[in-house]
Amino acid sequence: MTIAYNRRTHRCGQLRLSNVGESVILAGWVQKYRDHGGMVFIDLRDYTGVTQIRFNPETDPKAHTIARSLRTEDVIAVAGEVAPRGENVNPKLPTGEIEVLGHQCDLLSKADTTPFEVADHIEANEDLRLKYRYVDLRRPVMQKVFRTRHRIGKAIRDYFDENGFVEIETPFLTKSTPEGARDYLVPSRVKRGTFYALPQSPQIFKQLFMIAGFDRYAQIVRCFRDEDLRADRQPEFTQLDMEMSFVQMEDVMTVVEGCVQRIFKAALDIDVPVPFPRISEGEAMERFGIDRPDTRFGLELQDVTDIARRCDFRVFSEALAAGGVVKCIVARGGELTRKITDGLTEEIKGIGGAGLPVTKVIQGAGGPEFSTGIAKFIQPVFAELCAKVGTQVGDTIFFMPGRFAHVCKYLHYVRTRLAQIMELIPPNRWNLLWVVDFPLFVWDEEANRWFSTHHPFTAPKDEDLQYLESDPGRVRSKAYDLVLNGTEMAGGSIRIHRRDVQARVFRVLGISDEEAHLRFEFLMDALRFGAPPHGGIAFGFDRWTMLLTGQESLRDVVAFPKTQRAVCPLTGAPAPVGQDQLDELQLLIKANADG
RNA sequence: GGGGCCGUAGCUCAAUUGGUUAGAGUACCGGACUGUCGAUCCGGUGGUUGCGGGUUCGAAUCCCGUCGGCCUCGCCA
Repeated sequence: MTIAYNRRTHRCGQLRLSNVGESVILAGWVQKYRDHGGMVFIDLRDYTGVTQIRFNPETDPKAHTIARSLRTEDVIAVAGEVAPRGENVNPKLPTGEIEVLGHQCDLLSKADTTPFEVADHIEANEDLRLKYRYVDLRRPVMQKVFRTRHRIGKAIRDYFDENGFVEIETPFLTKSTPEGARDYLVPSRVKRGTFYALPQSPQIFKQLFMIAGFDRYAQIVRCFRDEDLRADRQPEFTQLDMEMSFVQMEDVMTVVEGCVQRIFKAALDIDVPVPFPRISEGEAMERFGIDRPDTRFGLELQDVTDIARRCDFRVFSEALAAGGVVKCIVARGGELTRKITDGLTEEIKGIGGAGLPVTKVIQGAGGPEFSTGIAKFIQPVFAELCAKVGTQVGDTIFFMPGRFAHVCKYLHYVRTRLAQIMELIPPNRWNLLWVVDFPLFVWDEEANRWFSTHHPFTAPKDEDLQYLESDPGRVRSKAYDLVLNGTEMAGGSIRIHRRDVQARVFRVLGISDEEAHLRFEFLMDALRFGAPPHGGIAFGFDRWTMLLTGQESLRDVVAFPKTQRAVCPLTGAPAPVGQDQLDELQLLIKANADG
């Protein structure tokens, strides 16, 4: 008679001393076997943990014979009795005080040698892990990640449900929109020469839900962007997308703060305080050089343009003459070696910078003075500079002259690297903050035109509406980004709900009335028929999961992710299709890349 | 598209810098062993050194090309 594996009495991580004497049925994977010739021990694993099974040749010879043949990752069912381990308790296992005396053992599925070990701390190549992802996902750490991911999703759905939000699905086969990322396209079979685009986000649809009177909408939804991949970027990713009617910025932010509290509770059982601090985009750039600052450590940027103006240092004066600024970062303490500062300089050059002027404050013969690097150029302004940036003996100062945007870029890099090198980032800190007052538009030198900082449907601040045509760069938006430890976790805005304002914004963006009509006719139409004021936000769901589970790559929180070349090593996608399929779609593949 | 790192046994790595038969751990196979839990002990199988070409008496090692992986810049409203 075979074991009724469909009638498991417990999971493998459940049994305790209190179960001693019970007859149990367990099933799972063979984690480890220890064959002593007589006694055989099997560690049986499922998603809950591991239980040791003991097979005794004297009392259960048949089961023992089967057990001897078992190897790693075989799938078995075991019927037996829970027994205390007595002297042989294993304190490393939650089930370590007991074992199951295996009276019967069924081999349900024999396993070949797996490409890598099913264990938390493996060092298998990632492409190998992805090719055999079903083996990789057996590892306890991966099980934990995806179960946490599930709990975060459930917490989000529960929260929004309790707050009157409705989840409605939006189409995946939709229309390409101008601006934004490159679209994934799907050819239409029925309508020759036309294409659907997979959505980069359900942005317009959720606005239409508001216009449709749903009042509050939230969806956990897949989005698609055909851009190059990174450790934190996948071509398909999941967003929590939400939208609310008759609200101002504060209303959306308050709802989001409540949601974030629930997420932290679900994932880490941590209570985060609300409301989150706010900072303007301008202040964030000035102090941190980035619009998503990591506030877990200091090393803030300081402006020394005025002092630099009085230095006889060509690098400074050239930058200033070109309308630039000079800012600096002070690294406290004397542990920064020449090797470190030279290394940083090289890294800055590696990301396009000209260099990284540096100096140190040391105790000289006649008191504190600058030493090494650009010391001789700035020694004349020693007193002013030290007073302004508050340096002490032992500090290292990194300077960056140039255009404001470049100074920000490079000093943000220096700041982040210094925090790593100097180990200034405290563990287990979750610094959440809102960044607000973004400019509505950014000027693109190359394209010689304005682009939306967020997207073209973001509402301008009421008081800045008057500058829309005359001085677009001055217009601030009703947008808000949520930042966690220097990573953008969510971004949203109050939307334009008036057709005339939307038309004016399109015009600033250089989207002609004709093109706006072509691309967004349905939105412009919808705005005609009674659009309530509305706004919302979108969360990077994968990114939240990644940070809250402590993973370093988005690939570790996506079940079947793509590699850097957007390939799935498991399925082999993307792959060529048959000529019949191409014919049906009336598509021709060019002979070569240049053709 | 640019820059960097990498590719050797199923897996993780080594190979004295161009030199004899490419090694180790682990996994796997066989044997021994009744309390292990990283079991232990003995023995064994296992290699197109990613692929292609070149230099050389001789290439895992040097050169060229190519494929693949990771990080990164550009890109990502």
